[in-house]
Amino acid sequence: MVRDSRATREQIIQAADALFYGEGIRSASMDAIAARAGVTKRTLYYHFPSKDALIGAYLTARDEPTFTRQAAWLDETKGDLPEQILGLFEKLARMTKSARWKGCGFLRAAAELAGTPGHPALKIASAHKKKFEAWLEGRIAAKDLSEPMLRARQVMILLDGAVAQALIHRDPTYALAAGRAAAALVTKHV
Amino acid sequence: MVRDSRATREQIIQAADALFYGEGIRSASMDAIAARAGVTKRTLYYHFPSKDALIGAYLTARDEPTFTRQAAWLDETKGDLPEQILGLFEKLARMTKSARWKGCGFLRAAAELAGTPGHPALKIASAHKKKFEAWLEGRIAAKDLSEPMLRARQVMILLDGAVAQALIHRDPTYALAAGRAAAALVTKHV
DNA sequence: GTCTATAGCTTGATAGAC
DNA sequence: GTCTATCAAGCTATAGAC
Repeated sequence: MVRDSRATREQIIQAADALFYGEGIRSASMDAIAARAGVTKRTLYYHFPSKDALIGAYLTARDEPTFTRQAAWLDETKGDLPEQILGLFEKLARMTKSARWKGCGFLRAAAELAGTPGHPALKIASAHKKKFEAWLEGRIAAKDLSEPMLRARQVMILLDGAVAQALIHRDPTYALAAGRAAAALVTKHV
Repeated sequence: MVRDSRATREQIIQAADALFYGEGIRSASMDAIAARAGVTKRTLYYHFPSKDALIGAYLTARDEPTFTRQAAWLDETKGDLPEQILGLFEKLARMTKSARWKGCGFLRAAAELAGTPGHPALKIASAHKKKFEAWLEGRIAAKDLSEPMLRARQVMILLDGAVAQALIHRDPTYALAAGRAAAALVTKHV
């Protein structure tokens, strides 16, 4: 029986996401991904020519949902921009408390693939971060703050720094400390 | 001929450092480490009972040199604390320009080992970061700034955030943007 | 497009001699 | 303490049937 190819592909990516994110890219084997997706390895390799290609597809699939979720974290917080930034980091703090949370998939991929500089997944990770940075810049520029590009970068640095520290220490209060610094960065000093 | 056991151990750790840091922990094999150290695998396993033990030894060996280097980056910069913090991040920015630079070994280890929560290497990474954070807190407290613990944390978040962004984008200017934010955090607002 | 089966290699770790 | 030799399991990727 010939199943819907798109559905199969989707199942594979979902399985890859669970294992790449949960165990790490190198630790997750193509065998395990195929088993979890409920297909054979032959089918897996029919849809993705190599593990590297699957890594790229994994991050590409993560791009939009991650962006949307984080943007919502800010937009759903009431108040002016500083309060919204605080809300963003508070929601990050809550997230880091979960045992299933294991940091940012893009950052962890970049960390794992640092040894292979040209890897396509690194470009996807970079583009993903740039996209959110540009979105932040828009929000900051709309408030007529000076140097919106610099401020957006600094907020991004605090965001990934908070993720990194939370991953290392398994302590959600780092995200709150980062939030306070980020909120100050987007506050108009009269 | 029986060589100096301590020297052999040192050679192994040096080889492990080059490969774990250069290629990643999972990517570096015990075979490759033994070959680079100029010993057989049997000798490697005589000194370290498992790969996990070697990973721990790798990070333990990195702790003190990394701490000392970063402390020197700050201490060797002339001026008051904000200028010194700027100097610290400027030296980080210079470092990230090297093709051999591949981020922070502790952060990358935490990213790779996020799938195995109890791993001893994670505790070593956490202790290393805490140590530098406490050292920074001392420097900040000496300047009679309020909330030195919070400020030290925020500087640490900016530091690791800058490293993360530099690793993802391969752009040294992120470290400079982080430095400006960090300097502002340790500036007395009169 | 999906299957069974397996090639060909690398992995972490060990046995036993000296 | 270091060697040679090797294990069993795991890995990415492929062959060929249907």
